[in-house]
Amino acid sequence: MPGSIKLADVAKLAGVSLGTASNAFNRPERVRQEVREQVAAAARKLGYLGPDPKGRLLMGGKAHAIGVLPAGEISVAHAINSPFFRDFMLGVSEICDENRANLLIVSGTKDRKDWAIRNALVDGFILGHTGEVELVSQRHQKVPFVVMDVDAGPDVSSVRIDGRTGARRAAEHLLALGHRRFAILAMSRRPVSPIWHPASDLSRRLVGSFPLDHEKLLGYGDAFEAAGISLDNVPIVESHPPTGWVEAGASMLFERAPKATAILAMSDRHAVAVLVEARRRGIRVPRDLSVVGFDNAPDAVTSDPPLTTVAQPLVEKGRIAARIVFGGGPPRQDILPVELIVRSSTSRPRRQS
Amino acid sequence: MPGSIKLADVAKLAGVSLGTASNAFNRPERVRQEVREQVAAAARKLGYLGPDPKGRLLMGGKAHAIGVLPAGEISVAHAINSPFFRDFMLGVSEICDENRANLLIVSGTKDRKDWAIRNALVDGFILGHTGEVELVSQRHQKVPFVVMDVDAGPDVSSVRIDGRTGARRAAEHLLALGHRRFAILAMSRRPVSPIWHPASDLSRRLVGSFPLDHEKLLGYGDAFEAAGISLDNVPIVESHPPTGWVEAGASMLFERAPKATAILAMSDRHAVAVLVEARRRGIRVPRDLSVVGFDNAPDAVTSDPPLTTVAQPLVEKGRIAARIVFGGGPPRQDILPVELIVRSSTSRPRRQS
DNA sequence: CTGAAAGCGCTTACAG
DNA sequence: CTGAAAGCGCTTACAG
Repeated sequence: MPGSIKLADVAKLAGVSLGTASNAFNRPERVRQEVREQVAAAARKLGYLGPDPKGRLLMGGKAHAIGVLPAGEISVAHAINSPFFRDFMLGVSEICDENRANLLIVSGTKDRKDWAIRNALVDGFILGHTGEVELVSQRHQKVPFVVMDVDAGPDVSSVRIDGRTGARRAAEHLLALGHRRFAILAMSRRPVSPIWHPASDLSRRLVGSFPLDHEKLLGYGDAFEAAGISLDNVPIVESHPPTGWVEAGASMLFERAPKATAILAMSDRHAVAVLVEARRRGIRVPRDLSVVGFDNAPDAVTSDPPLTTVAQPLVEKGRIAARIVFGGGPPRQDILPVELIVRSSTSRPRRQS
Repeated sequence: MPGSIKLADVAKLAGVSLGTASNAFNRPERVRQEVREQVAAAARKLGYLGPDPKGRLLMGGKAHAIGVLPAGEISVAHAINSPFFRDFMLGVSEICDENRANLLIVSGTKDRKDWAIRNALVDGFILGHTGEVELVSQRHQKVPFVVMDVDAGPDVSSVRIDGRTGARRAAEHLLALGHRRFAILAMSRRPVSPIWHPASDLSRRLVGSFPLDHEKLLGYGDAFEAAGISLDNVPIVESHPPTGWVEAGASMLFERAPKATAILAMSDRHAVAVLVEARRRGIRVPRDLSVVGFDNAPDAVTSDPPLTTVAQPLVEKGRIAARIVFGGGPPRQDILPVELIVRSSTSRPRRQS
């Protein structure tokens, strides 16, 4: 079995000690050229290709990879399939390439991620949830990390966006067009059936959402309030982005909130589901219904009609996050700007009855 | 430093030997419940969260991840951004999810991949090139693997497609429509400027291509021959898929082979580049020019016009490959079927002058 | 510049 | 069921 040659064998054949053999590979400048060549020759003869990373890892070596944990309970498959995630990963992977590191995608339910945070063989993490912060600090081997889209305090690096302002802009845009009857398709991070939050329920809380989603709700509320509308009177459906769940959410919205002339969707994925469901029902967008998305993910441009949405710098966000992980400087909290982009999914409401 | 607690500390506090403590975590059935609880209590008190995977790995433990090496010299960023790769990864990641494993994406130049094959902390590999096979068998820790899109002999598992037949179908389709003047936009796997292979050069070989690409060339040739056309008379441009390179390739094709009424592209990515370049030049597809792609990646449907292309089961291919890695059975060679899909990028040629 | 030794954190036969 | 010992493959002070 040629794979079982170890550094000790090479050392023996070369007639040097184990330590010297190790140095020949890792700190060649500490070894006389002559000896270095003996070791190299022995290694060649034995078919030894260099120190096994498993042994090296134990002494504090690098794994040459960073782990990414997409927010919420989604599978690797769903993550990769999400235009949002893909754009973000584009930025992350650019920086990985620069650092000659590989990319480990960890996804699934909370317990699986928790397991991975403690056990994954990586040099750092991009996290998607505050709860994961504690776990990563409990690791045997400390590694740098950054949390996405949530403030985790001054001691933890985070990169997020101004979701509240973005959401407010979206709602203001619809209000300016003359809309007064709204419905919200909110984000749920968990794989559960869509949840109906009827209007006028004074203490409504999204149940499967993350802080960013709450911020967006507040942002919608800010705009409504300025127009004399109470957020409490706006019906909300909360739904999970992957295919199936989100379409069900869009469908529920049409069933239970048929009077809305405009829908505020917390992601472009949600908005596209509304578009699809509207077409299925013969409702024309934007003539019969206006829809505003969030993120400006690639599908916002390719949808039919192209989405009015709130853009965030997804690729740049990935770059910044990855740089924090590789750079390892002091904790920093970045907040990235958002911007309303008007396309063709919004217009003035039709004359109301 | 709370992270430096090790199993030995837990064992001491619990008043048991190291071996018993290890068993309490890994083979609880071998430990009396009472002792098991002592160990658990000690661990809790010390804030010990389970054996460090680094130590465990050395004794043959699993990394709980598989590595994927996209074919050719592309960055992680480009890989993720490729609709082809994404569909493939969708299948791979589905099976990863089933096996509760994570996904390590290794990309870049050959030497970086070689390094990763020998050193990456994974339990198996999906490879993109025959040359990588030898490296993975040289690993200290043997792991199962599969090679994509190339026959690596009966001892190595591989998953590929019938590229020759697929390419023949593409060319036959154009011939049946009446086309006689062709040009080929071929695949290069390396980041080099487009390469011009003029017609009538008898011994043309693609220089940056993989076996599958040669197969496709042969397939085109099969169809041409049956129609009395020599492949040698068909101009070829070879170009690398990522943005920039491929557009340059398409542009070169228009410059140097302006008389072609139909273009055979070796991937949908290449075909889309032709569509874009055609529009830029005011050439209407399919009226002035027919284009056939390959793969039926997601962008084949969303392009304008939608592409006539040769479909391969990309997602299923990913599933099959991943199952081979996780399943670890005897070597097998799968060849997946292809199928011509006619959309709107092909039509009869205009009356030729 | 080189060697002998200790140790990284854990698991696994082997005795008992 | 439990313990003492050897070892996984390597690196790193520490002497010389």
